[in-house]
Amino acid sequence: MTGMTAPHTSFSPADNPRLGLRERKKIKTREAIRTAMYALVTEQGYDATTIEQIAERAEVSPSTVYRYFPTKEDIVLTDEYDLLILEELRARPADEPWPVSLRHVMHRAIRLGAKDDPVVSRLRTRLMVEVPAVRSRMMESMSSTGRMLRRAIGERTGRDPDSLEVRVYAMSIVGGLMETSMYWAEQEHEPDFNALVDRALNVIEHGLPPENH
Amino acid sequence: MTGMTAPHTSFSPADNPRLGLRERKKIKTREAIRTAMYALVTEQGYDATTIEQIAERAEVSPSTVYRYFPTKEDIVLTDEYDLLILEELRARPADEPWPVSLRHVMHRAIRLGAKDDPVVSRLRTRLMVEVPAVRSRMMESMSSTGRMLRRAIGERTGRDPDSLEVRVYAMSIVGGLMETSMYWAEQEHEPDFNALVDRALNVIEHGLPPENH
DNA sequence: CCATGAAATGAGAGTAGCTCTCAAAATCTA
DNA sequence: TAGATTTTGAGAGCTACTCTCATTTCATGG
Repeated sequence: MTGMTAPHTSFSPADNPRLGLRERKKIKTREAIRTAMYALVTEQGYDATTIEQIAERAEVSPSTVYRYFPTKEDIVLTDEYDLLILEELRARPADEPWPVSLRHVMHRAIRLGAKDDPVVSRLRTRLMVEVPAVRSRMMESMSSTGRMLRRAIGERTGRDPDSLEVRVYAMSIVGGLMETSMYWAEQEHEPDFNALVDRALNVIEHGLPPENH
Repeated sequence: MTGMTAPHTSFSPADNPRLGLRERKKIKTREAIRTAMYALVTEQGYDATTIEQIAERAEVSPSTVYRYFPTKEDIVLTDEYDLLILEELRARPADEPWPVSLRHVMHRAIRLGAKDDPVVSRLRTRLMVEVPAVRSRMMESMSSTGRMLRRAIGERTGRDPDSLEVRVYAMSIVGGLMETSMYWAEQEHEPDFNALVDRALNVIEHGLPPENH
């Protein structure tokens, strides 16, 4: 969620030899396509990169590319955070206040994301800011993140996850956090993301702080 | 903003005879294209409707359609609310508390939107919920609505509109209100939208209310 | 009222994302 | 090793969208 870099299935293909050859090959192909795309986008930019080129460099057919990814944007934008966050939220003690849980989980997710290749991370968030189609797809995923979050809130607080209140609450969190990652990307990833998220959650919890200047 | 139905340039072409013939024709063409699209979408659904069909029914060439609207989604989704809301916000007394202003302005916007053709309104919000491409485009416009809103907040509170805090605050409002209109559409537009917006703003201002059951 | 300039339109070609189908190739299972 | 199953490649096809250029339509000053 929030559009930060995702730790997309980082099995090395060599790992997990217990997986059948078929499965291992699939993982390898997925990675090959992604890698090809990242390289081409770095070289030529997003729009100038065609599926055909990606297929060629990944040594697969264009059909195969589409079999692995529904859209071009999805090749750069995979977010496995949602499930991860949901699990982590469930793992928090049930009596912990909700905002505290959320904070913990966000920090944890960031830590996991940081393990990822930082070059790819930055490329991805940059594309999010720069390429409308990518940002758009990202935002599209907000809806599903919102659904996930409201389910979590429902479980946690015993509220109806489909009530307007819970939905609005969840979506305002998602919106705020997404803005945070765009901010982070626009600042060239220079500030500490953890600190930004804390400030963002403060605003969401308590509204705008009194002016300081 | 918030994805509710927009009062898209509702001049009847006959109006404003002081406009040159050229201008009047342009307005007429715009309306013709929109009307054609609405009709076709109602008959066949969004995806089944092609630009060529729209052009044919509107009695213009496909090129012309693209000259008037950058994308197919934009034919159904025009949002002139942003500017309107910005103006209204500026018109509120400077010493009025921000949340109060926001509430007033939202209600006013809804009232204006209600003047629009309700059939078209409903069609539009339905498409927003049902057609991914439309929803996606809608969400894309959230970014610009967010920018507008943070500028307004900046003017109003003297804060830096580009600070993380203001940005997050603005975006959480936008996210919450967008969720509200999706909720409204999903409920078949049956609840009173004003009431929903009030509940949503309550949540955004004060967080989730204590449980009631 | 007409001639000249400017703007809007139409026709058409072209690109690329995405879908679908079907046959060939690769992997799994017995 | 044979047969069943899955994955892949090739290719045709659709449509959104872009660009170019000739033609038509409107505006305006004489």
